[in-house]
Amino acid sequence: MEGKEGGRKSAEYEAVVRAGRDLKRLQQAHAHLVVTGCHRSRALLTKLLTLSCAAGSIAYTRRLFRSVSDPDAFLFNSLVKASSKFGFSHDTIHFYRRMLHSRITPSTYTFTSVIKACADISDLRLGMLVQSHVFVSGYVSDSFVQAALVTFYAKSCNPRVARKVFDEMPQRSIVAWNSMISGYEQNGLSREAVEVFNKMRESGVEPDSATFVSVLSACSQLGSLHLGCWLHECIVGSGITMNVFLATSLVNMFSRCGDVGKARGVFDSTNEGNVVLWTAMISGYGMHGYGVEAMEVFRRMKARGVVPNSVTFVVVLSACAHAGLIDEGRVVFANMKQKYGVVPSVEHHVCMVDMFGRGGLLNEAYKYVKGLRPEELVPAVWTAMLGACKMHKNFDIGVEVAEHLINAEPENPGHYVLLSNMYALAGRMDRVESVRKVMIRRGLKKQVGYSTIDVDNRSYLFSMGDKSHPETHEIYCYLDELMWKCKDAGYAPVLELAMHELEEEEMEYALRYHSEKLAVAFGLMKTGHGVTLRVIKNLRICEDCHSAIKFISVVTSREIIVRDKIRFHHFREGSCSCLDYW
DNA sequence: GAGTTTACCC
Repeated sequence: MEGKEGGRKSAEYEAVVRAGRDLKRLQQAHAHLVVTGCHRSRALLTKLLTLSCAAGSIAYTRRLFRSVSDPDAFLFNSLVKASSKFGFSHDTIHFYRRMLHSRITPSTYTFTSVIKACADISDLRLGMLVQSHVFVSGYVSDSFVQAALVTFYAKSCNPRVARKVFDEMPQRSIVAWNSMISGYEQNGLSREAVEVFNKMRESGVEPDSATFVSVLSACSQLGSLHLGCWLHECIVGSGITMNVFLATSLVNMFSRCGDVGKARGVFDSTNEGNVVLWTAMISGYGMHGYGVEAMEVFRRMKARGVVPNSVTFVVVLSACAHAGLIDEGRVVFANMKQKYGVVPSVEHHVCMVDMFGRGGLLNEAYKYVKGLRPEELVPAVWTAMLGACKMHKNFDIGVEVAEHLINAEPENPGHYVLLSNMYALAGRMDRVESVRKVMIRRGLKKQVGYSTIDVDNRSYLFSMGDKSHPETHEIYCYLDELMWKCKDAGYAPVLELAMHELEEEEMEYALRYHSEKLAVAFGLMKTGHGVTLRVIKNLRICEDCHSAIKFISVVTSREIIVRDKIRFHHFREGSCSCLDYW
């Protein structure tokens, strides 16, 4: 049959292939197959199925599949592969079940795709079930399946199990290495990601573009500019072609490591940029508070014909908020809806509230919040509103908002600290005490703050009152002396009353030895004059440290850059780039 | 006949 009709089938096949990923044309091609009587050809149906998946229509794929009378292994594998590749993970699992039900033995090709689908939906139980099928089928030592399992465990938040699978691989392909590195990075284990990257190079495996993308992400998390520069040199030296993924990762890394100028350098040297690259560059300027530059890149992007997406608007609005560009922000928000048809998401709302709040338009911010639908009142919206209340010392609204915040997310200890701060600022110390009791009753503890700083190509970590560093005594003495100089210059500690009540710790001690101050003191001790300090803090910088570091930048004539949880602070000659709005 | 990894966001 195949031989006899080969000629005609080949022509039909060509017609299907020509239809490509165009759903309408695929449907026409299918109709034509029905007319010519070829609609029972499994080869043709297989091709049609994969293409309709690629065209994004899982509904049509399902309909086609139902019309196949006796699907064979190849058809099933193609279906599983295509649905998994194009993100229809639940369908992949459904097709896999149908396959087993039809008594067709899965192959390594089946398993890689099904495991990827389980990874994409982080379904741990299902993935482990599939893994048991892998054991039974005897494909445990297949390197593709193993690499897929590494990704699967990493994506289901089990990086240690991923590592176990990885360690047990007799031979590791570059994809396996990449999966392990990205797995660590995606779980926030940046140091482990860099470690595996180094092991990979020691093993003589040449990193490729995907490797660098993941390790650059890890580096961004760490905020280590030194590591980032070294990686950049590695990339240039390796002769890897600079693709848009790599360029975006580099722009992001340089921005998040505090050198937005270098980010711009990479950006300018990249010829073909898509919306993601442009968005990364705008985001870089935004997080450093360079709103004018962010808007200029945004303008150029549109002039180039690159269409902004929802994320682009988040970063543009955020840049406006952090630079006090309220009128510009309003225009952007209006255009986003009207010209670009982007439906505002909660992230956009957060930016708008933040923008009004920082700009001093507290009532407008609150009006905006009240105009949101109940399901849009996520904790982030309340947090933004609360920040505005604190900044503008409106404690009545502040207390109200903080109570909403706790109702929205009762298990987050940070919210109680904010509420407690509000009560303290409003002078309601009885309430401060009761919040503290609630926290104790619910077993909630304040997140531990820590700061890191790179000195001589090594990263040092400090936490509040930390004495684990061998030079602790020297650092504390240096810091004490430094703070005296600051006091002479006019620095007065900003006491956070609520913290005092909450922590039951000796107030001045806690304040003076905050992690960011320790990191700055250490950096000043260990580096020469003129060297810019770069400190990374896991939480938001505290008000007292912010004030102290401004004075430190004066009395030591140093530039100090601090990245906190939400943005960068550039301290220079007694002022900060955030203009005290953060 | 075919598969596993990679970028922008409060």
